[in-house]
Amino acid sequence: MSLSLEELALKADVSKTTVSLVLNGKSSIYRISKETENRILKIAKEHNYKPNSIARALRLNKSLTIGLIIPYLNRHFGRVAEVIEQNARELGYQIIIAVTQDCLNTEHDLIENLYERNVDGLILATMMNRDQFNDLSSEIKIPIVLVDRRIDGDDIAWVVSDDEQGTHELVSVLCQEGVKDIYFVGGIEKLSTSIDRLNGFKKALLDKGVECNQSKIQQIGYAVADGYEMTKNIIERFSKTPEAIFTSAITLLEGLLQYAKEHKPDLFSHTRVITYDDHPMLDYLQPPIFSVRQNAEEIAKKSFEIMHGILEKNRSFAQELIKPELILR
Amino acid sequence: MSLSLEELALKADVSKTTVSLVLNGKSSIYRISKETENRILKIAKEHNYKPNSIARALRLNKSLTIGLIIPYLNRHFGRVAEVIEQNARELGYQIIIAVTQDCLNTEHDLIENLYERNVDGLILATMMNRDQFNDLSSEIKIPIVLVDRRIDGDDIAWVVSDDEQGTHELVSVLCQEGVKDIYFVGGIEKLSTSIDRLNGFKKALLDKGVECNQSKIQQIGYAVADGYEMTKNIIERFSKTPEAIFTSAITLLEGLLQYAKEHKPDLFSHTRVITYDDHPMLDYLQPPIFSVRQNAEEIAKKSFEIMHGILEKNRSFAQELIKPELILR
DNA sequence: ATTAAGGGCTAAATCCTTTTAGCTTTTAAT
DNA sequence: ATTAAAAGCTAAAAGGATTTAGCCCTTAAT
Repeated sequence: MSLSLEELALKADVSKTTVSLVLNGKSSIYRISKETENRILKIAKEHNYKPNSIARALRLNKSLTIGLIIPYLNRHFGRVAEVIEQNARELGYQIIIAVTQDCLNTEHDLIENLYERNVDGLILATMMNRDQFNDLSSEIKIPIVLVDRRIDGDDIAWVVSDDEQGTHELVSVLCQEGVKDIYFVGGIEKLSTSIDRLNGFKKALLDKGVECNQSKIQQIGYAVADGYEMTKNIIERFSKTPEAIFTSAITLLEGLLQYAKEHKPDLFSHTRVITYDDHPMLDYLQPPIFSVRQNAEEIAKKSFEIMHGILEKNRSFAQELIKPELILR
Repeated sequence: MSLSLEELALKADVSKTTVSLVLNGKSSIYRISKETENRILKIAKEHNYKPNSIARALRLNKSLTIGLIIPYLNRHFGRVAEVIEQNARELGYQIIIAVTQDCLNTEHDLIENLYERNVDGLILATMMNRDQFNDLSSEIKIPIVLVDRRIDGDDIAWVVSDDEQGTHELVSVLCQEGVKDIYFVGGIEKLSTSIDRLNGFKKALLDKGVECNQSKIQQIGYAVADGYEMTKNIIERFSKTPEAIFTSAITLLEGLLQYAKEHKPDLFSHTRVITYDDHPMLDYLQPPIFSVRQNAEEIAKKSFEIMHGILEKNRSFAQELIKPELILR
């Protein structure tokens, strides 16, 4: 560990107050002479002085640390986390990461935990609903920015992909081609990602005057196994092979692929498959699977930007819908 | 933020020393009466007292925080990070994450940065060589556990996949089938992952008495673009289409696939492709690509275990080779 | 010669916990 | 009745930085 302020002060033959003032750029305010200032700066540099960040955090009640709570460190959230970390680092913040595995209780514990550990703010891919979020907000007196999953409300900061628009565009591509019999393989029902994607889906069908049959919509969860299960339901429950299936996440597509491989190798000869979320490997699957690529980088960038704005430029909350990109193969 | 010790003390009508002693389970050592103890515990509970972790860290010189420095938050490292975080959390530690993008300078800066921020230890997927690591070690007075990439030396703690063994087994599968003309698409030459995988590769060939031709070995880097480049070199430089190509990371396979798609659609009809690293999507590619799956969970678990052992059970360093799994499709 | 203003710096409090050394009171022993 | 031991608790220091209030000395002004 490097020297302390006090040790520097000793070497420079001044008080630690003076050292602190100089190093914090307050020399002129406190009329420290140029000579003293230079002497202190030189000694500090020679000894590569770095203030003890813990002591600083205690005194300033500011840890320069942001908590990032996400369900998994999968491809999407991994990328989001990576970019948040880079942006944060450039501005002097560190990221403490924690994964919930999409468990609400875990999420709660983690929020409390990070809060007690004095993070300055939380970036959160939440499972909470409005009420749960309100309860939380009254307890937690640090800024929260939701990422990837939003909660309705004018006073909540969030950055999410434009799930409705993205799904609408993607599904419309098939609708344009005259496909009408499309199944929705969905995730966790109450999350905004599910709600918005389902809305986009329905809207695309309605545009073509097709009423969306409730029986074609399934929402179990976002796990690979859930995708397998829903695909199984669709294939086994209906005698007619579906014209098309939309999986609302890449994990669900994985589940579908797994089911198809095991039980329905000819699925793709009858059925078009499209998916939310992109993956480079999709380029090499036969037949090509159309997808919607979320802009993880932009989501990450904006969410830290908002957090930073709240913490340091006392801006208030903000909300951002990030446009995803259609990938037609 | 919750109450402070002092406020609790006021409410309990004792000194803050007493409160601290009681809450730290030292009542009997300091002969605090049962009555006082219970009173304090009750009040603490009522007010949901949580000690200020920053003040604690300052006093104890222990932040209960581990720095995790990795090149990317891709599938592999994302999973490693996720499992490390879960293991750490169970034992009261937090993970501060930082990504280097495989840049040595960034790695250095990050190490310094986290060290100054008083992490208790570092888990590190490093690009350093022995000398650089030694220089670092003399500066940095906290335990370091290397993950995924090792550095030779008896006194360095690391946990890595058994890259040599994994590659040896995988390549041997092709060798058993009589394939002799195998190309090596490698990563960053000086990293242990590259060295060990190349050794495994050579060994598999030698087992069959095939001398490994240096011209069949390429090592540019681990990026997708590098895989593309090396594949291009192999295809374009030699008149004969290779019997087989081994890519030593999933990103390199991606690069290969990309090149094949663009310039050599019939690659797979002449050439067997095998790869280090597994990916679920490989199940759905035609033809099947054999792979070696690293046990990210075990790597993560062991690396935190070693760190924890050093920090709390004053064990010394340890080294672990984690067996990967062959996936033949 | 006295006062005011300005220059140059610092003591001490503060943030909150942990921990050492020790104080006071009671009880037991001689 | 005195001393020793035990019981029950606490003051104060330490950890390292920031910040407020203010001290002392010189110079300029009246």
